[in-house]
Amino acid sequence: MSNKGITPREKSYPEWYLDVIEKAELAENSSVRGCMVIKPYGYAIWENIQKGLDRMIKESGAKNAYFPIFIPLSFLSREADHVKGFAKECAVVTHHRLKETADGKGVEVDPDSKLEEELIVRPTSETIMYDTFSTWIKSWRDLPLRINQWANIVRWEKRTRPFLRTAEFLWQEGHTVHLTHKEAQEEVKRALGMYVEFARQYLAMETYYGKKSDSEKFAGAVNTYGVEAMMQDGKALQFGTSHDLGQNFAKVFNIQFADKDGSLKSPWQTSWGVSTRMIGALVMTHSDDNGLVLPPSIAPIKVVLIPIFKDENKEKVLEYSRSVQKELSKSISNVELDDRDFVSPGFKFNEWEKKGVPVRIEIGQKEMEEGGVVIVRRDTSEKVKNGFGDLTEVVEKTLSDIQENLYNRSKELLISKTYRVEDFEELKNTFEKGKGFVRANWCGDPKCEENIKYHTKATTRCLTDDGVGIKGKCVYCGKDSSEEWIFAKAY
RNA sequence: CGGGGAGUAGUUCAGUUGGCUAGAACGCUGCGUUUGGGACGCAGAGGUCGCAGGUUCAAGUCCUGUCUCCCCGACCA
Repeated sequence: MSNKGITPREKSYPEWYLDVIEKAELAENSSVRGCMVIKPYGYAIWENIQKGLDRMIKESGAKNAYFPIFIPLSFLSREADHVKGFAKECAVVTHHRLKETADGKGVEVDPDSKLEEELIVRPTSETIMYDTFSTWIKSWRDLPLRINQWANIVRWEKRTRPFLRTAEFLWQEGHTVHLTHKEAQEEVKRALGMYVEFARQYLAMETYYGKKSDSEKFAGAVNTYGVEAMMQDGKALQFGTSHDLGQNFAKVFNIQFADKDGSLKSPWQTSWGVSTRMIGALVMTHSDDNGLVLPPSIAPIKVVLIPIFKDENKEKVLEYSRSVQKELSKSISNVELDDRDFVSPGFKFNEWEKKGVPVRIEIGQKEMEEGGVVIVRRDTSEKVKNGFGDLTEVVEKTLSDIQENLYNRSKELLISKTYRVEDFEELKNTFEKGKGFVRANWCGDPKCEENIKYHTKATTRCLTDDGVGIKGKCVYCGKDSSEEWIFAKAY
């Protein structure tokens, strides 16, 4: 799989890439810096992701809510590490009014409308939510509290990249409050596991997941856990995080509850989220040179019917195609019939391939006469002839085969490009030769981590559960270590 | 904020040492022929050459200023 032009580093994107999502370019030479327009087809993918994930989130007992997009500046500065982490990438609202310019040709900010306290556009919602939580939580009976929010957030990154790091993005952020640290820690793991399962079942992706190093952890958290996927070029893409916030935020936002014994205590908190970055992960994981390849469980269109006709048999072929569509639609959602008569079948094949539709069904004179159809799989390009009788069954089976095959491919890639290394020379060689993930012991000293990053551009991704307790020598300094970490170059 | 590059049609770009009415491909519109892997022919629409000054008989082309975008780094999901 050569996978040309799929990485966002490429100067020009393949045309199909932009069918899904495109850079926001507005009139008059201006652009909304680093922002994206998500086109209808891309948004339909996001909606499917939302649907699946939202169900899992609600199963955990969380309820959806919505908090303001604006956060008073003073809120952000309460948690020292948190403000340090986000201070450099905040959009700030300082005024609330415009006025006509002197020449009457436009508008400018009215200096008289300066806000008494600046508002920042949320880069994440911990502070604005937790301030409110402090009024909601009075007693041990109010816990645990589980709130989820689907929202847009803004991070003024120095450098943005389509899909993977946009200035504004959509996400889901879960925030929970618990009686004990143990319960919060369990919640952190549960959320992490939810993302891993979601990736497997819906995105058809296998991942590594586990604790992040101190240098990679969320600003304000005690511990951060992450889900790391491997792209086809061997680089890592973190697409979900789950944070153990300890009592850090509870203390500065005065969240306190009266425990059973009557004493006032600070609760323990978690937060976790995934973003539209997942769409990027999907694109980069499954696509090939012919375009997008979508797992059936999140594909906006699961099956597309392509009637092949000439003027003289157009109505007959269309009629037959409609009957097939009707039959399939009884048990399969989103079966599309492309009955356009102004583009050629070849054009249609190509177009739907670019969009990543999992199953294509071709129906022409031959199929009508033989009473069957031709089924073509997007993932393998395999063509199968099929009679009409058991069509639904065959298509359903094909869809689930595709889902499974894509997952297996992803898993094989992850395993085959993960290398165990013993020393620094080997680590350097591995990253120089081919990209991929490396498992290596690390002593936990941030200096070793930094040196490794400096020399190889690879960073620690996470400490998986099965990496704990593996004895060895630190890959950089050689000291004894009992933790095997995943290292990779990351997006 | 550093280092590169680029602004000409909807898009990607060409435009020589300044010189006639500013071009191509794709896309778009119309008509006809086509239609089993991105069809073809003919006709047509589409431009303040990023913006502002300057040099010149003459500027897309030269000079000055300015704005914007893209790529590479530092920062980050």
